[in-house]
Amino acid sequence: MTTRDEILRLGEELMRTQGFNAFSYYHLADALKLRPAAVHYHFPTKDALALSIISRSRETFHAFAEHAALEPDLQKRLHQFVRIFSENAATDKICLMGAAGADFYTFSDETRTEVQLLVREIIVWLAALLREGKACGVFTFDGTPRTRAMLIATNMAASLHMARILGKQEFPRIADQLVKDLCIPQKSTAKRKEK
Amino acid sequence: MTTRDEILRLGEELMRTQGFNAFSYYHLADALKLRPAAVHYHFPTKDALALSIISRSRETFHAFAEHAALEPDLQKRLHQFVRIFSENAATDKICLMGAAGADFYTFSDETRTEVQLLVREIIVWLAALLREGKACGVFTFDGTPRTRAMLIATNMAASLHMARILGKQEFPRIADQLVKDLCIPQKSTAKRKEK
DNA sequence: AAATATACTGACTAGTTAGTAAGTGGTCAA
DNA sequence: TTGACCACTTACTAACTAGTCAGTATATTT
Repeated sequence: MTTRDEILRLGEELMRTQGFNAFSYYHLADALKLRPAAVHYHFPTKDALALSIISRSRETFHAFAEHAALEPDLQKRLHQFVRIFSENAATDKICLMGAAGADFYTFSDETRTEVQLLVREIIVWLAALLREGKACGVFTFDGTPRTRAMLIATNMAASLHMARILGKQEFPRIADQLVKDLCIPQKSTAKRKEK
Repeated sequence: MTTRDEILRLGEELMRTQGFNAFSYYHLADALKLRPAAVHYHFPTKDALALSIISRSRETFHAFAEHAALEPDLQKRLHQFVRIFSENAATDKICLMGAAGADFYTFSDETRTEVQLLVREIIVWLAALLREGKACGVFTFDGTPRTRAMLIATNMAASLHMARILGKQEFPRIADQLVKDLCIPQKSTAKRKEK
């Protein structure tokens, strides 16, 4: 792993645990056993760092989407999406939507646009999943797939806040109900459970 | 309005627009035409300020709850709750749950506990509304009232992030669908619309 | 009239912040 | 072997940070 990547990784972690304005170049440098100037070498300004963190997160999501496309079962695909958030809840992190949304007005226009792209891509992906799932009878919901995608995304994002504030046990409660609301029980192709 | 109240009001506004770690005592003092030491006179430490902001917000919510109790129509009561968030969306603010959730790990234990109390009170109030509404046939939902309250609260909180990132038009879309999901259409006591 | 409390200001400090500029050691290609 | 590039370090600055302390003007009480 290159120094640049380590800075991005740690920067994202700090952004999603303490907030973008709660850590400094010194914190990054110290944790990575570098001088602050080395961090400036890779990211001249803090906003450039924010931009790269968001952009890297977009790439991570693209990779997730590519991997998820291999899963033919749409309910399982939804579960893969939920699992991303569930992992964050376990480590007390909020998602980048939540973190960047809170710090939004401290970013440059360029960085805000990158945040917008990230969120749009997530919503578009989720809406497509919901549309397809509804068409083939695995999901049920009212309203447009896009609005439903917004409802689910907002549930997931703020559930991470709730998990921090009220306790980790809140996340699975919210996530399980969300999935129940959406999924039409499927006839198992495996042996049926005894009644 | 006393200086103390003005500091609290501005502090909360800055916390909910830029984040708690993005403003300083100097910013507060400058905007209120005071010296930073005057702010320290009212709130010795920044964490004490955070604590008072949250605590004041709890009182505001208690006042809301008291006022809302006068409304016998439970659907209207839900609308009153949603309207709080809709006003924030209009002014690009996130709610205190969202803001305090993001900055959570930069607060003292005492302040975190106050955040916890605020969120718990909101959830308890909302769960009671849902329970009552379900019992008298105006709301419909699966799962426990508390879990449903969590789903609604997370929708509301993160919708404010979405309104910032993707545009204000997102908020009413999300809120309207949320209300539609929940509310059983009531027979109007007024003259029925022509079909 | 004297003492006390309130709500500040002025002047300060020690530490932190993002950001710069000049230099250094290593690698690699021509 | 020279020169260019990379990934830094050292040394620095100017501005800002939370927080302190010793005053001071103005009421209010005794």
